[in-house]
Amino acid sequence: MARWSALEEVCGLLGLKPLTKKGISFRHVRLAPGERAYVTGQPFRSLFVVHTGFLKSMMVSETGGVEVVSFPMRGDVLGLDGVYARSHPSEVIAQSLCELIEIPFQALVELWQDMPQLELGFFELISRELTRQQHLLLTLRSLSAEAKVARFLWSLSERFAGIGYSGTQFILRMTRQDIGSYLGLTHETVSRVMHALQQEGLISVDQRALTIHRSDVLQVMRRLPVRSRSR
Amino acid sequence: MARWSALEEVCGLLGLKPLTKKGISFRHVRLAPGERAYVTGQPFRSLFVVHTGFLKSMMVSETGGVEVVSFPMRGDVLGLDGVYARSHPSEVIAQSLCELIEIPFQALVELWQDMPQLELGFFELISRELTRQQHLLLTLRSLSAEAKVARFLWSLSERFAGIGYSGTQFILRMTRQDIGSYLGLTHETVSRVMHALQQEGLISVDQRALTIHRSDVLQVMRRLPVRSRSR
DNA sequence: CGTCTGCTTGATCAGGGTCAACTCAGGTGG
DNA sequence: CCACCTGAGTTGACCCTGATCAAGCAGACG
Repeated sequence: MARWSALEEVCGLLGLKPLTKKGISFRHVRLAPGERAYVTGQPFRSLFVVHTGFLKSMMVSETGGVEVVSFPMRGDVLGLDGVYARSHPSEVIAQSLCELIEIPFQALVELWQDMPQLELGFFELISRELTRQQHLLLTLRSLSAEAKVARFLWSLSERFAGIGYSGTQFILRMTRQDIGSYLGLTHETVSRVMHALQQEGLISVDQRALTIHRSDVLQVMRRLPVRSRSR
Repeated sequence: MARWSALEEVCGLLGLKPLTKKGISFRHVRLAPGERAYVTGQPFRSLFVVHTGFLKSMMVSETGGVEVVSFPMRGDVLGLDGVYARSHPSEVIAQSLCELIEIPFQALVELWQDMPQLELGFFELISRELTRQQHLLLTLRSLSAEAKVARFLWSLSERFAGIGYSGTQFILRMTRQDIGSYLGLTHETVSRVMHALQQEGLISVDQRALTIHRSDVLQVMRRLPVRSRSR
């Protein structure tokens, strides 16, 4: 019933050099919208690679609120943050029908013994994740609300284009609330800014449906600071 | 002239299980205040473990400003974010006399072949870093200025205590500007908040010298949201 | 002794948060 | 089939926090 993927296919999804090993394959897991790949605090056993579908990852902040950390899609890895504590600090919810490839961590570590390149590949993967996170942190705290939203839409567009969808016309799988949480804004502000962007003719929004008319302008706007935070 | 450290000592510093291997040792690097361990864009060759001293790590944000990413001290690892691109996205500046232990990455990867536990240890290390970064991101964007500063001082205090210094009385090695950049505030606001905390009797500040009187109150305050961001 | 950088303090202002009311789409059940 | 409900999204009015601009001070150093 469940599909299986060979190591080679997984490497391809992750953007690693395609390595092959006989007899190694990984089970697919199906999630219906609203189902979770794992919940906060659950013991860490496996990593997951997104094969199909759209998800959101959430985490409780020190202030007790649940905030959105990322919106994973095809090719993204889930669960890397659980390696250290051996339990998941975040949780991941499917926003659509999803198919994940489960990679039992124990098996992965054993694989590394024979395949140093694979090991290095994963190390690079998590290092990239770290760099992205840092970048996001720096960037978000120095942008205006408008620039944040522009940046968000632009980055979504890039990601969609990267996995074979249209980069100019797509469905937002998340609520305004979720976008706000991710960007550190309220849902009212997100709504207002999207309206403003539409007025300026950069995009069209109708509920969740989005069309980008001027990605060039978005790309410039996404790096406009609030004013000049650090002189 | 230069000191060397055995693998076992490095593991100890990092909080890993102390592993021993004959003939493996790592060179110490001395930095004077203001000197850099590496600069942005420099090819990635080595990780560094802080043995002594205090540093700051900086990165240019998408908006072009240079912002503070972290304030490393004893036991922290520098350079993990360079593994992916094989060049350093950030740079690290000594704020005091520092002694770093240089770990050539190539050598480390070779070591991993023989020592799976070491490999896993480093993977956990970087995973922890990722989790921390996520946590910081979530937390900072939902705190008031006062809570941010309280959290910052409290976390400094914990870290100082963890490496054998006093947790209640210490010198701030960084400028208000740097603290502001790290927390996403202006230096004026940092200054005002510290003044306010002093008025409330929680701390004493005199320039860079800091004494914490009520760490219990700080600990509570550090989790007070701006109001109630996510209802 | 002058200069520079870091720090403090005050006055002003605006971006975006808060609160509230209303619309709209989809789902449920009588 | 329609009334009702719920959650998402929109829009407006108001206000607060923290940024901006400006000025003055103190310690470090040539």
